[in-house]
Amino acid sequence: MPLPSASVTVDLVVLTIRDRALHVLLVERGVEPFAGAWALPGGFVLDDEDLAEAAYRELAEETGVAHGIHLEQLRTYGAPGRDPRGHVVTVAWLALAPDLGEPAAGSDAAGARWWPMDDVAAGRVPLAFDHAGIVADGLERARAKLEYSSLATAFCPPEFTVAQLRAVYEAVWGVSIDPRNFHRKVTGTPGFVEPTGGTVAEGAGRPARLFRRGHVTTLVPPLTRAEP
Amino acid sequence: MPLPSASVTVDLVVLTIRDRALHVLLVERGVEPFAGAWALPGGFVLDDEDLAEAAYRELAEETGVAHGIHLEQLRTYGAPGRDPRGHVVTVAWLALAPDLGEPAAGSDAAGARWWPMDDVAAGRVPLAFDHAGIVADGLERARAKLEYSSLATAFCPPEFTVAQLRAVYEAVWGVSIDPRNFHRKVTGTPGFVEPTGGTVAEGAGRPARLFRRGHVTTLVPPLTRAEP
DNA sequence: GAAATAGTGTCTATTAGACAGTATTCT
DNA sequence: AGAATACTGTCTAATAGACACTATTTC
Repeated sequence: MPLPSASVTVDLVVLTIRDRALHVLLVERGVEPFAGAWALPGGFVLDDEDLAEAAYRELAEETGVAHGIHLEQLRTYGAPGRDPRGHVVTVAWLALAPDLGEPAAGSDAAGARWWPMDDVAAGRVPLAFDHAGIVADGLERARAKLEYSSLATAFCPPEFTVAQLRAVYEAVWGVSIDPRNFHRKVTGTPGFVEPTGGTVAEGAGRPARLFRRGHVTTLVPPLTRAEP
Repeated sequence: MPLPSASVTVDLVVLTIRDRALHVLLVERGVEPFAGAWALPGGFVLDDEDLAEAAYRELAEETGVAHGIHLEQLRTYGAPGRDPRGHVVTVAWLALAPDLGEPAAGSDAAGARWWPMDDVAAGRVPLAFDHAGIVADGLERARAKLEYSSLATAFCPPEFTVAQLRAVYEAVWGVSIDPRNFHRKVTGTPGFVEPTGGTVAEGAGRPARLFRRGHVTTLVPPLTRAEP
């Protein structure tokens, strides 16, 4: 093909909530460049493969799960010199998952683990390539979309309680939210969540009703990120 | 480079408002594939060129202007077969501009013109590649971002009246907005727009005050898209 | 009973939406 | 004067935020 060419990769910002805190999935690179550093899971897009297909493939390789995980395109990065191997353009994807347990290391990775977002965002984890910026962009996207969408349910299992959903907002935004007003807002928006009829008891206290996500995906007016 | 490779292009969804209606910039393709069809302005990303740099270069080639135009990355498209020449991944950008007058045709284009968005969105203009979908995505992005951001000012010259700004919303959303409530919302949000002190008379009626965009870029609560 | 969590009710300050009314220009 | 547009003020229904209270469980 007589056209300018580059390599195209996908990289995944996979977020989940563990122990009431936001975590991001990182792999330890086993090969150069940046061997030993932590990086976003990802890899090359194969010929005749769609970008979303490549993202789902990499997601399944690292987490062992492909269904029930929210995946959306984040942004594409192609600054010259971002990869020492040459002209590499990467399409970054944002994935939001319920707590999946420990990840499986991929082929090129020495290991994989969930890192607390606080540590990563503060620069306490050395990241390869321009992945620190990609993580920051993914975090900001997630935070912004929680305000006006039902995206928070992507962090929850299929059936969840209002308290679980509230814990998502508190973990992603790093704030505390009044449980009573949150309950009223979430259950009072028709179609946002639907009661399943079941209940679940978490230790002491009145058992909570279970909900599943509804068909309404936008929240108007949005929830606002207030101070802690 | 022993890695999978593809060609990377940028394509631009350039929107403007002419005659109180939203328009999109299209070029008539002069070469195969899709010679004679209309397409988004764009081209190949050069080696050692950043994606944003390529987008600005193409924008300047088509419009003759590069400064004062809002440009943001839209989405990347890479479905197999989207380009008959081979594996071509395109990074689409959304550009919003004040009325620029007639465009200049680029090198590969037989002609360039502003098309009414109504005609393009309704499928009345034959578009090359997957560009119809890209235009639709760009339109939806623009419509959504007007709600909660000061993006509408990107369609206006540096100094504008409240009525001009309102005309942007009406053109992009295809609705009519109460001028009095709009005025109160826009001028009542501190830092959203700032009066320049000047006024301008447009035909009959009291002269309107001029504003420039302020430093506040988010609108909370957002404006809502109501019915006409 | 005490403690803990779930869920409901009430009050208030704010505001979106509707629209009457005033101000300033051109013809 | 009359028409047109810019801008301001007022009313009302809705609601976010604050928080008291009730309900249901475990220890």
